[in-house]
Amino acid sequence: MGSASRAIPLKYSAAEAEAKWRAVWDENGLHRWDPKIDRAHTFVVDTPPPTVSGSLHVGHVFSYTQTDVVVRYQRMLGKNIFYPIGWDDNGLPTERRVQNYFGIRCAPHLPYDPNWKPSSDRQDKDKVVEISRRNFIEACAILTAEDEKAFEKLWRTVGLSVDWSLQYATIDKHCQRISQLSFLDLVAKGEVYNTVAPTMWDVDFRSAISQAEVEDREIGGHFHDISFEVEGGGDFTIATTRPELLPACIAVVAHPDDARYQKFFGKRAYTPLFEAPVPIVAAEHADPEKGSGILMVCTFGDIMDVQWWRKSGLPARQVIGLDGRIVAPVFGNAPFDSRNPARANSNMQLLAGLTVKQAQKKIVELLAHENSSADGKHKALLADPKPIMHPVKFYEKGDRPLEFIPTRQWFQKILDHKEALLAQGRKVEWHPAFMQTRYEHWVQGLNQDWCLSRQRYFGVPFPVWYPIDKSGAPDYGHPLYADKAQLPIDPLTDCPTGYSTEQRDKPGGFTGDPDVMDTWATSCVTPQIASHWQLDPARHHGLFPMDVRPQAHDIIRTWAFYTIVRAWNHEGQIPWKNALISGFIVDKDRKKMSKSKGNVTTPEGLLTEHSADAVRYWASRARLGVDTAFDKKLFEIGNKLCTKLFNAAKFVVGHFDRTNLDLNKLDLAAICEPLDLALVEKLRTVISEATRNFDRFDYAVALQGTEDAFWNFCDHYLELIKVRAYSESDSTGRASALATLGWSIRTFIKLFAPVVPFVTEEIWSWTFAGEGRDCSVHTSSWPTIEEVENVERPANAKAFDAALELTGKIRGAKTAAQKSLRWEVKSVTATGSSEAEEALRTVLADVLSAGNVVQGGFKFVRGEAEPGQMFNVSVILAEQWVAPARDAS
RNA sequence: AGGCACGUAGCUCAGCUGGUUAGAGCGCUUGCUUCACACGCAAGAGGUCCCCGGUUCGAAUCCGGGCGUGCCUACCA
Repeated sequence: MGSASRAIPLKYSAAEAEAKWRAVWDENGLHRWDPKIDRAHTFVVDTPPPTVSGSLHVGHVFSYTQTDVVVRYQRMLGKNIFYPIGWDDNGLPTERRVQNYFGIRCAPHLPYDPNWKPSSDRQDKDKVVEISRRNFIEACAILTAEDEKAFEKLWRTVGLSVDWSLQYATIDKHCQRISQLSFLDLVAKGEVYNTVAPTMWDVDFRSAISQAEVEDREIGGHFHDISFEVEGGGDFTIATTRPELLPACIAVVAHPDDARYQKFFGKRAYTPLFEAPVPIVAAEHADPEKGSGILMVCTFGDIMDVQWWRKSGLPARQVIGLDGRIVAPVFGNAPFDSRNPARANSNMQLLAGLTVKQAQKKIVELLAHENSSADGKHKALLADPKPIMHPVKFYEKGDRPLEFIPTRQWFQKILDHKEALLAQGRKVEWHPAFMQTRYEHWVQGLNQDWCLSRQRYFGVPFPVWYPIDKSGAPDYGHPLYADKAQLPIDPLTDCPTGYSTEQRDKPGGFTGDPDVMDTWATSCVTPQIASHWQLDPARHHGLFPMDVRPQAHDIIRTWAFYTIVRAWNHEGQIPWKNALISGFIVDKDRKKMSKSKGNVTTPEGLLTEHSADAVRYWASRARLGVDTAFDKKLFEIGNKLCTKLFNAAKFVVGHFDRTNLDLNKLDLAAICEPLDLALVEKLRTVISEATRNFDRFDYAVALQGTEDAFWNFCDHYLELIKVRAYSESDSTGRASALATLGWSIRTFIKLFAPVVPFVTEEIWSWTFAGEGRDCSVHTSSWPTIEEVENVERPANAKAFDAALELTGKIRGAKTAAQKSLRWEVKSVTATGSSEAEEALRTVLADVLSAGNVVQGGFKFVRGEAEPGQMFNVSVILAEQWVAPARDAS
């Protein structure tokens, strides 16, 4: 390549270069996966599908970039890269966004209107329009498609080297098919069941949710001291935060060793206001230290109630409806016993229809005004409620506390398999390793099977129908499952085999399961979705188990966990060999960035303000698993690095063009000067370390080592060899310098390519670009020390350090005298050991020419140097400015 | 309440399989327009390595106990 063909801009323009290379990469299909290459030579990524219904977060840019850096390294190793991208578009977040965006709500009973179109700029958007289920799903699809385009644009801007032909969306037909196949496989293996059970329920979304989606929130509440009358005389006081559950009380329990209550065990108590007889029972979970040591078991206040109720065999008394309002059961009929049904029912009527919060207020009034018993001797509410702050369980996306409500749900067996799942987790390599502990703790702490079903619309339906018996009741005990070949199906529009459409919802006919799956029930099969499990066995086995799963630590309990569960269910395997757990971006006060705190920088803003390379540099500086403070200065540093790379490369190219040498035909055999040999030796270490660290997914450490070496190369090596490189007379020395320069800059460009792919590609295009894989730096081969195996080792290991030390001291003298670094030096006297003299000998000419020391101006004296120094140096500068000679030789 | 991590220069972070005088970048101070780069270069100031014990010839590093921060989990009558 001659100099004429090069058009190197004076300054590097990131915006221009990045736009150019993005387009070129797309055209060349540089990031395409090749299905013909075997597993051993393929690097497979289980890319997280971001939730498109929210805006992306700088944390996403941060962690996705980290993955891309790892991938780009693997690509340079020559691996075939399988790097898909998905969009998580089903689920509650999408429904909520669609409702607000279009001002609509799903009303499943309405018929489909084929002419209805959603509109985001309706005048009367605050007036909610009810639409059919199918129209609602269509609206969801329209908005998510728009969101996905915006996401794709962002990922392209940041330069993710994903294969855009491997795109999927969790709501698309393919994902539905895999999710349903996965479900049917669980059916075949007896791993799922449907049953009516008390399940955590969000009263606003009106859906069941799973343990993994629960979070605690510290909220205000009140302790109420309520007196219960004991059958046959006596009383006790219960302290409760949930007096509205009084009608749902089925028992009271105290610890078996609690002397205060032992006398009551076996007797019955009467609930205030309702006078329902409830057994007084000993139970281990009652803590004598807490409250009054005796507590109500209600159906259902919390998970303890549920667990105790299961063991007790007592009937449930459900008083909270699916909408979070109090229902009015009739006392006097089982299971709502009462000594005084008339009084119980009149009290119940006062509560009926109220929300939990309203009911609590009402019942406190009633308790305050009424006596607990018919004889009037017992006050029910013993004191004013005492305010407390206590943690309460919420759906992570919900606004009101969760209730336990018995509903029919699909569950996947988890509790039976804890040991196996722990073992699977141990087979995965977690990066950083301590993240495995989080997985272990989560699995050990699980107390419920996975509730798979959600009473929502925009999601993957269960491929299930139920027969309807003669009386018109669905027979949930004998579900009709879809054939695998039929998938994907929607049981609300498709028919089970052997039935016809007219039989839908008719006695003797069938009914479709109305629920959709938990969004994680789709996300957890992303490896199978990408590998086409059960659809294309060859492809599946060519990709599975995958190499890496990148994700954040907050979803170890959901995404990582469920993915491990399903891979084990289906094939007894781990889904991936490595879990790369990224840290969070936190603000200056080390708080997690979140919209509600108003401390969010948007990714779009980030990428208009800074170049993609600068953003990528920022992300690459942070190690896996380490939360990092958002610091704008890192972008500046990244920018500087790019500029420096550009300029250093320009410098090297200049020398090759001037001497008519070809960068693509480096003559490494010409490297013979001791300083050059020393540099090559330094870079051998840099290459080995970077490779070792990249192999361990320690891209940040690799970057740090490369960066340090590069700035040293620029500040010291380039200065030291300048005179020799420009020399007209020392052709051997010049050839050695140029070959070293060419190889070094090529090495640096490659080492930096995964982190700053745009500027390195730009440089590559006018330096080393060639045919085949060498058309792009990103498919060129990762540097190895074998490239320079024929370059001899430096004779003196300390030569480089000696050169740096003497150079530094000459520079220091000039700086101290406030003179230019080009200022002429009359004499330099170095004092040191013979060892130091020997180290310096071979590189002395380079040092003296770089320091502009006059001919014959150097003297070495044997003697003692300061501790930690190779030599002491005294420098005498010229009295006047003398222009330096161009050719020092 | 338990677990996991973190606490090093004004800031962001390395170092932590124990070993001369604890590092980098940014910021700050002082110089230098130098033939790749002033988005540069050189030099400089700046640290009770959170605290208290212990092990050791020697501790930022290992052990014990605190304190502080973040996250996860549990309890939550």
